Amino acid sequence: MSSTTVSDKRSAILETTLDLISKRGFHNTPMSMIAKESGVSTGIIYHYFAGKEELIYELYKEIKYNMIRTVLEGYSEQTSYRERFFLWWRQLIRYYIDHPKEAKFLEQFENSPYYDPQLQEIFADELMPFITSFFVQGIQEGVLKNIPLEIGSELSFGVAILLAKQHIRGAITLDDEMIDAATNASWDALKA
Amino acid sequence: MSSTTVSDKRSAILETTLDLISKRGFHNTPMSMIAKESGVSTGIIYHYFAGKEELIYELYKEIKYNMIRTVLEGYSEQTSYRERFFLWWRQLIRYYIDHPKEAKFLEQFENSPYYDPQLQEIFADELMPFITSFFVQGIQEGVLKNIPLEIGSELSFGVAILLAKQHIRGAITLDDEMIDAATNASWDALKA
DNA sequence: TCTAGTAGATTGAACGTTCATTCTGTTTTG
DNA sequence: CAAAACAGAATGAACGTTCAATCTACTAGA
Repeated sequence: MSSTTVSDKRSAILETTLDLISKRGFHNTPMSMIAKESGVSTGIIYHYFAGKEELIYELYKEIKYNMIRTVLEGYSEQTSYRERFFLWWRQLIRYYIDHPKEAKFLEQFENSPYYDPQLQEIFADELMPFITSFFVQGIQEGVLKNIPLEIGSELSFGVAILLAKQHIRGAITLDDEMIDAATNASWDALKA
Repeated sequence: MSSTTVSDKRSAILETTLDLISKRGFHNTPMSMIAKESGVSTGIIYHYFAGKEELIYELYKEIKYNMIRTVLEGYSEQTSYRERFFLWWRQLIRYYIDHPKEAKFLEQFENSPYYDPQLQEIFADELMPFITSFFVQGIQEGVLKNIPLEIGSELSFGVAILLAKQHIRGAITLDDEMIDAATNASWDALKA
């Protein structure tokens, strides 16, 4: 009875950690609270994770990989450049809106001491090649302005994330109409 | 000799706090460290500030007011709308680039539990009227797209701050040429 | 000018709490 | 029965805060 899989407790711990940290922040969620909320003992957390730092690090990796996978979903070289831009933009903003807890966690983590430059590179290597080739291709085709990649990236994906954050914060409500307006304006910034 | 003013220690404490927190983060800068680095005793901090929370809050207020004042400097209704946009953009990005410590502190603070919505409003009331009337005016004159204020704000000032952060992080180097390219692209996003 | 008085500034050791981590023992599983 | 999973009390370090004592500068009275 109650044949729990090996990873059951581990997943529960990770999930609870996401819940608590997204609500209360890093230094306001002690291990004891994670344990209680997960319905496990404090000791068992250290069976699955080397410590708090690694627990948070693991959670970050899981969320980040999942986000990248989701955003890249449905991407196809078949459609027009503009359509691909719109699709990507929408996928990104959708992920954040549909995953507010993950969004808050990512935001916190990436502005914390946990987030060393080395770690940053790992995920940059995961996503940047896509972004780079996407922009380079647009410039070569003459569809995009010839501006540095980093500027283009902030004007498109950067803005998408900013707006999603505002939405989560409750400052604005991003309905389809607003998303469309934003995407179009963002496209105007980049188009040649 | 060495006639210290009343506010000498207070200022020293605030300055040290900015130094340490911008480098090490909130929960990695104990009061004891602030005291040692400031050349004062731990006790005296509590003579000038009610506690760590208020110390950080005071520092935030000081920096934020100073930033708003700097950014609004030189603003004039005399010049053309486009020029005012460019000036504002440049002032904002300059502030962040010239004040990396303050930028890091603000970034951390505004993503922390210290930053309650109530506090957010105080400063929104300080800056938002300007931003609002600026955008409304542009839309009425037919110079700007008729898009929600919040979207326009992120596409302009939001992007400026994002780029400044990248600059501080060392990911890019914002020379005048790049700032110009970014400002122009940002303008294209907003212009009718 | 000297002295006693006083208010505020300053110190740093001590306190109490919180928290991550460890340890010891128990239960479950294969 | 051996090994892994698990519980929860115990540990010890870190940290924010307090407080009694000391120092400094200034005031007022003689």
